[in-house]
Amino acid sequence: MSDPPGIAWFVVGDDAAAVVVVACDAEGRELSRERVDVAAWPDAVRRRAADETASARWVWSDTPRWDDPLAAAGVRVARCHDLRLCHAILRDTELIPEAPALRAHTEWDAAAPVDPPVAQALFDWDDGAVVRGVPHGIDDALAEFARQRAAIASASDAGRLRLLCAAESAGALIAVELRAAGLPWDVDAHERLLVETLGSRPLAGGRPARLASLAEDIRSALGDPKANPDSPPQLLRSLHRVGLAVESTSRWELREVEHPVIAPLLEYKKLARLFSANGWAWLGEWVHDRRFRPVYVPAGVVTGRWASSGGGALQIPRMLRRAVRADPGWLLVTADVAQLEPRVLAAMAGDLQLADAARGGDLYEGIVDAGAVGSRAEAKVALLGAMYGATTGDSGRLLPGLRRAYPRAMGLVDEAARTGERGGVVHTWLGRTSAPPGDRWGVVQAAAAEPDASRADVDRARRQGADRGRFTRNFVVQGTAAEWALAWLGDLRARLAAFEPVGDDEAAAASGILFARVPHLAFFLHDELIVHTPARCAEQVAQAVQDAADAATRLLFGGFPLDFRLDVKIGPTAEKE
DNA sequence: TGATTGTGCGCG
DNA sequence: AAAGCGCGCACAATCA
Repeated sequence: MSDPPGIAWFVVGDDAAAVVVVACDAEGRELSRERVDVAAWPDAVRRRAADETASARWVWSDTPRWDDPLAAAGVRVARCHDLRLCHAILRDTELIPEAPALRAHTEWDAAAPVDPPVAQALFDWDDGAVVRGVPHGIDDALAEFARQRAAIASASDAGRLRLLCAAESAGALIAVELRAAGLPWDVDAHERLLVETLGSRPLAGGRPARLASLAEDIRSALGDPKANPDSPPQLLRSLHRVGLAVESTSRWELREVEHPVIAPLLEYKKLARLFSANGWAWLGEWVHDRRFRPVYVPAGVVTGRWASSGGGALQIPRMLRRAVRADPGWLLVTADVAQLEPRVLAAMAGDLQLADAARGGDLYEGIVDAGAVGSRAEAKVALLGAMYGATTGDSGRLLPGLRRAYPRAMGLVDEAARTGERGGVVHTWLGRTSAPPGDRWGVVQAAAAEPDASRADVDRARRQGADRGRFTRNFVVQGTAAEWALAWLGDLRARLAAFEPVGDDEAAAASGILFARVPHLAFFLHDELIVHTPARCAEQVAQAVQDAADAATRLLFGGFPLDFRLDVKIGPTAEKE
């Protein structure tokens, strides 16, 4: 069937054993309705993606639930509206003065469903196998969508919330596609690295050769044949026995001590970490068919940053980057933003002096040139301290200089901290709002306000207030940086979609596999992304990455005179430096 | 025995 | 080198 003109939204949901697609105009009025078989869902989307209704936005309960089958079938939608993610934003935002009606609909409050990353489960539509938190029925979707549209319309700045919902939803699509594409992984290179650094692979349950010999060195240096470097309490006792006055076994404390055991112990800790976190077991569990496929969890962090689940995608050690390798004939375009959060702070605060410091490329050098601090290292620690709420040490000492030079930027984070200390909430540039303090917060503060409050009560309340102030201080910057990154990703996704598929491999084309012939996002981590691209497109992709960053900056901050500098590299691996 | 908590360290 | 934000994961210790 052909769709009537004027379609702005396709709202989808279940109805008995079928999927219902409801086409709506820009005001949300229903124009047409179609029922399709569950198995025909990807085809129903594919049909519409080809015609003029491709600009419409798909509205659905939860992106993985609807988009996983699309990704598997090689179908991509241009835009969506994720009701679950947008519900969370609109429910809490400060930009809507009256409590919106959707706050009563707690069935939409479900957290991101965390599925075991079992391939079959991803495509299982039976709720018996996959527990999804939110409702998926078509009537639920239509009703919630109406509530969300009303909520946005009632906002003090509807434009920002629309932008945030669009960016959040684009991120949800990208998260599904990142997993579908996977990060190209060179298993041989990884295994070579393991053997070079750890020694040969243990046969059964034991330590790799080099780790075992280091453990022996540690035991002999301690004169303790039973010392166990894997157990912090036991190790601490062993260290005490040889007269080392340390309070923990952490690296930073051990580094300060002089003793023959320290060198092998620090080396052991480093290698043991590689062995347990990214050793052979990790490789066997997480890398299949030359791809590492973590589960990305959009908005999984309170600030709106993404979290990940499985495989530790947020913590791939730098030394393993050489194992990230493009397919033959393909390249990786790796890009990260230089000093994203300080730049975001400058733009939010409208701090022209700080923006000026960023102009040369290295924002920290710019701060030195401005005379606010003496060295690049100082500039970095001072600025991080300002955004994290440091009070002591080098960072605390350098803050006054920073405050004098950049009163607007510092004023913004200081004000966010004061609001948090009072128990208030703060919001990001686009309106994502921090959750209010929990019940315990009020109890503790009230106890400290009593006339007969003890010293301990007062201290606890003050400490709690300070903790919360540091959280809200950082929330506004980290959360807005996450918004910039979403805008960057979303814009880039659209640019990559415009690339012509390369090659004429009919088998690849017919297989329907997403991304087999086009540049695609392969990794994302807060301020960094990797695109896997046919080699011949790499330069164009690098340009698209830069253009997307510029577009994101304009989208969020309009004409504010600040550019977000990228470090873009093209190569067969994702190694930095 | 299995579930929870704490430690340490990787990432931004 | 750890002060000061946000995470996930592995392992050992501890609790039930």
